[in-house]
Amino acid sequence: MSNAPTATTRRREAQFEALMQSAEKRICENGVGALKARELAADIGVALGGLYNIVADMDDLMLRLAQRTMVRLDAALEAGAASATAERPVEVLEGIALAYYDFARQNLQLWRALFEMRLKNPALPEWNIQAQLGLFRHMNAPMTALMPAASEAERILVARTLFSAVHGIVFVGLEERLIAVPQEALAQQIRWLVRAACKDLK
Amino acid sequence: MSNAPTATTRRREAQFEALMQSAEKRICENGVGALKARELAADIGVALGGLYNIVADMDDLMLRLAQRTMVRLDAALEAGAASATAERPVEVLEGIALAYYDFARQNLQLWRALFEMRLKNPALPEWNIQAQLGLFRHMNAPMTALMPAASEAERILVARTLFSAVHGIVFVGLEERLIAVPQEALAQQIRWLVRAACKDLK
DNA sequence: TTTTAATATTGAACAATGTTCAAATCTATG
DNA sequence: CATAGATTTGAACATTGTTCAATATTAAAA
Repeated sequence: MSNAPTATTRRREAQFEALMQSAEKRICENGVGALKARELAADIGVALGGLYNIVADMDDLMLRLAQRTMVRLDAALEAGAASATAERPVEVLEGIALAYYDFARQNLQLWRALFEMRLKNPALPEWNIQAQLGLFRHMNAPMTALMPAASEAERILVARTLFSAVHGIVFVGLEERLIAVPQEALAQQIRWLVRAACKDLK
Repeated sequence: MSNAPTATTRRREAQFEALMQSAEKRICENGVGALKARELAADIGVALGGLYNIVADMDDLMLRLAQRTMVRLDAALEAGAASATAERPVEVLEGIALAYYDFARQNLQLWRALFEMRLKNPALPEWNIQAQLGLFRHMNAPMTALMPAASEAERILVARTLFSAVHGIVFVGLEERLIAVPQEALAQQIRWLVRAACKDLK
């Protein structure tokens, strides 16, 4: 059972990658609503029906795109966490929060797609849920440093609260349907909130 | 120019009200994605094309639904603000935040529709933007009490940040696609965040 | 009341979209 | 190189929102 990659499977992988890139390009240009089966098929030189050999359906396509985005987001958060020394956990959390903001800003449409995708079947596959929950991992160390006496459950709860709060500020702040808050002011507000929350933890 | 309401306009108003109620019922039962032109038309006993005499299109329908929801939300926030005396601005803000959470929980699908509606034309009409911004008005008094020395611009910025943070906690917390946080724990977290943020304002 | 011009309503037709599947084509193996 | 199996195709279908010419209704004028 050597399982050497046959020509067909290699092409299939190339098709998948091309599909992802084409989809990402279209999302970046026109938002997640701009994903059209026919256009994507044309982009990658495949018949309409051929899409369904590469992904199960549009839900599947969007979930896989979300997965890719989350992998990149995860790396961005990791870098953000590394921007401060572990001896200063508040600064680490600040770094994570600002990295989140920065990622959202620089990948606005892909980031929005994470929340805007409307799936026919609302139940998320396990691998997607795990990826979402995995994003919290960067907060483990600083949270433990900040709340040494707390139980793990409590730390997770607070981490989630903090992350959600920052997400809310970013989400509303980047909503261009409303009057926009200046970029630097937004970063300032995020820093303030993280610091204020952490101050209170002690 | 007495402008007595003619039979036609009275029926038109009744149709509009029936349409809104039918749409709200369907959203509550199956989410905003469950709004179908044909089903709504059937609900209110009108031909398919007749819908377009009552609302301009589906975007218009959803924006008007959002408007109704925001009016109710506004009342809920007002009541929440009134749950504490003005002498204790932090408690007033807490009351507003908890009222927001409560409204979202009790009107889950209608509240979600505010964010999930995907409009063909993403530009919001002025009356809708004004309604959104108007929701912040309940924070004016307590914010002024908490930041007497700050400029109005600064107060508005902080109010928005606080509101966004609370929104984020509620939004993520009610996302049933992930592991849910127990209701009481969520309320507790909201209270904590509001208090921590306010503590830092002094 | 009757007539009639304006108005409102209808529903068939259209356009855009995701999805399916029988037929055509291609691929890998004996 | 022949052929069984896998892959690809694209026409057909189902579901949507939207339009508009034809029909029916309403309200003003006679």
